[in-house]
Amino acid sequence: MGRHSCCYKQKLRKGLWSPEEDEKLLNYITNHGLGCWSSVPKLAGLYRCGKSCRLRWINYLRPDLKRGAFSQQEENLIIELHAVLGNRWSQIAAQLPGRTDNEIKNLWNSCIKKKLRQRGIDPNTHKLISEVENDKDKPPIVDKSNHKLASVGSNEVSSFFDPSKPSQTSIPSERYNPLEISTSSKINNNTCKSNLTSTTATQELFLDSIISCRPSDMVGGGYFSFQNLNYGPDMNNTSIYMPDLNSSITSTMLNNSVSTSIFQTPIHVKPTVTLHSYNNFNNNPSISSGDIDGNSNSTMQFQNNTNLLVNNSTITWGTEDSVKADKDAHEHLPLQEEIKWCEYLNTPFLLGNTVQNQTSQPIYIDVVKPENGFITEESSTSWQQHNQQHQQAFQLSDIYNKDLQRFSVAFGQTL
DNA sequence: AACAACCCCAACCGCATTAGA
DNA sequence: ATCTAATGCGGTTGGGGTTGT
Repeated sequence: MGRHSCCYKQKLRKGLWSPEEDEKLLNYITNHGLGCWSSVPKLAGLYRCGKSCRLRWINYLRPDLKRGAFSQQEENLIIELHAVLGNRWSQIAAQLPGRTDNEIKNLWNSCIKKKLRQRGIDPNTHKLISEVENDKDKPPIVDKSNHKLASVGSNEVSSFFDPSKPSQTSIPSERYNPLEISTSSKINNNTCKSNLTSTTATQELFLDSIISCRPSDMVGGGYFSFQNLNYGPDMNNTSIYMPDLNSSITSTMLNNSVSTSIFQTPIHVKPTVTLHSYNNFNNNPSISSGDIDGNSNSTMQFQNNTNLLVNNSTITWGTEDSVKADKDAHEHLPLQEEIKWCEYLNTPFLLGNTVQNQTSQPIYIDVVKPENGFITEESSTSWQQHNQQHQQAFQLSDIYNKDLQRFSVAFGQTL
């Protein structure tokens, strides 16, 4: 791991960039395009290190940067994404076109944190501060298997596998009142495809945010959201049906494009969904299925080859044999299969109807209203108990790494 | 007006990862 | 397989502006 050699060089300018330096760098990149940063300073006539040039370009000179204050929608989205992603500023920034990770990080540290605290929310855990203080009294759950689950380039990535650290806490949306109205859970058009009615949009957006995380994040959040889903009487306006709320879904199932595709299915298509899942606590693979009317059948399966096959509203993915093969594989699976989860997060999955409606819905408000039947205080509490058990169950297994690989396919077909 | 305290944000630093020799 | 340069990311710092006393 060599450090950038230019860091050792002397006589390089540091500190704020002058307009002349900006102009030189801008001119150079305009004329030559982006290339090797280490050679940019010399070629552009700058007495800076390449790293410094790169940073200046990314954070200031890039033409696609959005200037000015953050909108309320952007702030809400940042909070929502932070709840799922933690301090992964670059990935949060990827969902906010024109904004840089640095900018978002600064906003978070200087502004949003403060706002959340004022609302009694701990910005690290996204829990109520009173709850966080209560948690301090309890001994943390320690499971050494956590640390084997993934490896992602971040100094503090271990926090995602450590129950005592914030990133793995529950999806916090039920904690929030909206700071203000938000127009979309995701601004990035590629990943927010929905033609939902306004009454269901909030739920969908909430789900959309939940599923946009990697397995370890889902240990708390994904299970929670589905265990407690209650879409109310109008099932035709929902786009997912959980046939068996007593069975858990593997975190990867919630975490990848397949799930995304389900949630983003146009509501007039009754998707029939089979969930390749694992029993809550014994880690046994199972298949459960049903359509959104609650009719039990078996229509979606997973295989370890590539194509997602769509037949009417039935999704078929794989064969019984492959599922069994996977079960066997799980039993003998090595502990660690590294996954670049962000590839899944950023993979747009386009179903037939790709028109994005920028719905005008608050991100959080609906999910805290018991009358919506979405999340209630009661269900939240029971989830917390339930979730603790599930965390242990998930942490003891490496299944989702395998699942994630299975889902790392290119989706070419549409409903 | 002078000073201190606070805040914001651009830039740096150090580490991890990636690419390629 | 190993080493090193290059790149990317997140935490931290420090300068400048603003506000309060």
